[in-house]
Amino acid sequence: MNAGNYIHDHLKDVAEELGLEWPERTVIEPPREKRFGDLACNLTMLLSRQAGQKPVDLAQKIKSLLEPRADKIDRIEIAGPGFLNFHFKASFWQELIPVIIREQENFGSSGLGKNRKVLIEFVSANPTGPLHIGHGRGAALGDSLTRIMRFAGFDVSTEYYLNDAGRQMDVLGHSTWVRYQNLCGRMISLEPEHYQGEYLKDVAGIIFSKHACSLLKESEDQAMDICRETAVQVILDGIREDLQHFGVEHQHWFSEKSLLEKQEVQKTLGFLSSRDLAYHHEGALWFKSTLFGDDKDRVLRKSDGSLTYFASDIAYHHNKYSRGFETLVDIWGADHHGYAPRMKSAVQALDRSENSLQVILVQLVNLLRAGSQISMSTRSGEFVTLREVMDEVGVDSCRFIFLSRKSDSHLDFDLEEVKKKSMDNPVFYVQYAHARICSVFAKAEERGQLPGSDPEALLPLLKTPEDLSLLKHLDVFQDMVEAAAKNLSPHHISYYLQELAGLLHRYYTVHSVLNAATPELVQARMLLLRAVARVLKTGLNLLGVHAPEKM
RNA sequence: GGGCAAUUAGCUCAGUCGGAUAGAGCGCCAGCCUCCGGAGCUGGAGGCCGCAGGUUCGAAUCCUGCAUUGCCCA
Repeated sequence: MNAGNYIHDHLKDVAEELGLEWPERTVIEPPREKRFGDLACNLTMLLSRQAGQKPVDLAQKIKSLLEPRADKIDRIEIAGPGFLNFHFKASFWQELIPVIIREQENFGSSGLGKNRKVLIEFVSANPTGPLHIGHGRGAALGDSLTRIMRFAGFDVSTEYYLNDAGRQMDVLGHSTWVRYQNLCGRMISLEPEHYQGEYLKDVAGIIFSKHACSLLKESEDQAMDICRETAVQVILDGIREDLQHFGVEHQHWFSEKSLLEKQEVQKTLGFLSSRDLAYHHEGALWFKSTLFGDDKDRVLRKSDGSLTYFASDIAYHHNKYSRGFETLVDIWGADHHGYAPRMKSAVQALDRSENSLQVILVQLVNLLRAGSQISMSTRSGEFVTLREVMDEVGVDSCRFIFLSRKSDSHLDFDLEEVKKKSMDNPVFYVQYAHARICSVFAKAEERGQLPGSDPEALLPLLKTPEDLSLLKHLDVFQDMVEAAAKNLSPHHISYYLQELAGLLHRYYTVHSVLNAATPELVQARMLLLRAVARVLKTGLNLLGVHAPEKM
């Protein structure tokens, strides 16, 4: 049990004995300043009114009840307006090491999620071109969040929604058809609404190598079908490869077309109509999203009979729920934010709570090189692909930068800065800490300084301020994982790791491990380093970043 | 015109149920290599937390208005 939980449980018992109700807003956390103890709690200020006592008097009472029974606590102080400041005994922190060594890669995991089924849908880029850096940000976020939530006890599945139906596919087919005809010597040009990217020339080349110019003899419809199908397949293969290279794997690829083929969209529209949540107006079918807080009703089927993307999306979410998922996490580009209210409306129309759908909006990435902006436009085909960025700066750097920011903040991504192996990209700082520890162990093995057999007896030797700082920080790892899972915010892990790495580097500079004064001290410090390396590796893994043994 | 988000050190950013003297990295200045990896460590300077009100024991954090920027919708 970590320090926060230890305090929490004891305080709760005492509050109960005093007949006081535990306030949800209670905070137990390490205070900013060390002199305020290892952990501080604001309980008395929150209970003051309820207890009819001044915070300080209440604190005194709680302290006297707590001290005799909480034997891990060295002392409790009352400070400021009534904070309870807790100082733990060194032995409490030292006992963490055997726990970490015993639990190994499971240290930090928890049952927070109670095995609830969650579906995280992310990337879901239209198969009309290669992934760009903005997709990479969503991919890193979705993948890391998956790892974190699984570690925190959620039953997470991942999915890529494929918009393989609708007008954009026709445009793609048409654009490819033009490129193909060019190869066959027909001098026609792309229309402005076509996809202009060079990659469609490659697709045309593939079709050409298979069919030569025989498609010119087919009907245009048939030729275009082949162009479209080939383009989707080639582009999709590229997307899959890029994601794999980026360390991201979706468990399911869900096709929009399959929804239409199975009449699921029609069924969902029927469901909404039967609930009186849809109506006809001016030849179109409308969804009454205003009933659920949207600012206007939305079209499901246009007057020409075609279905809107929104209709498919509702059916898709209906399908997700019917597969038993309690919580749906959708990760979208921020340019789709206007879509969130209507999707939330739709979810409620399907008899689910508004909060069962969590939409994470990922802000666009501003790509720079040495301070100057690189312009990006998908349609014009002028963009840097995710693949190019990965190849230039490396996957670990790329992911770590993405995961070191809140998802909803704008991100400047400077290729030159990210490449620097310095604190401009903190991934190296964290990885270096891990490699450093591994290096110490390699050296120890060389010298025959093998780990001792009785760790329990060695632990009391870990008592310097640097020892205790490291131990205390290891102790909050599980809290960080849970916070990241609850808030859908992997960046908490990134910041945690930077701090842990910093403590390790400081420790390394102040204390010699292998040249320590006694063999016992060498053994004790190796135990500590083993625990630190374990947590660094686990944490990096939650971000999908490697923990190298050498750099 | 309406909506969503952002605004914290020169730069890039943390600070997520309101908590004690607001943090980190980069950059700048000054130091640390007889020693396990210097991709490291130590210290310093640098702030009206966009502006103005409000809520309370207490506000970067919550509420209202305004300004600026980005995006979405007509």
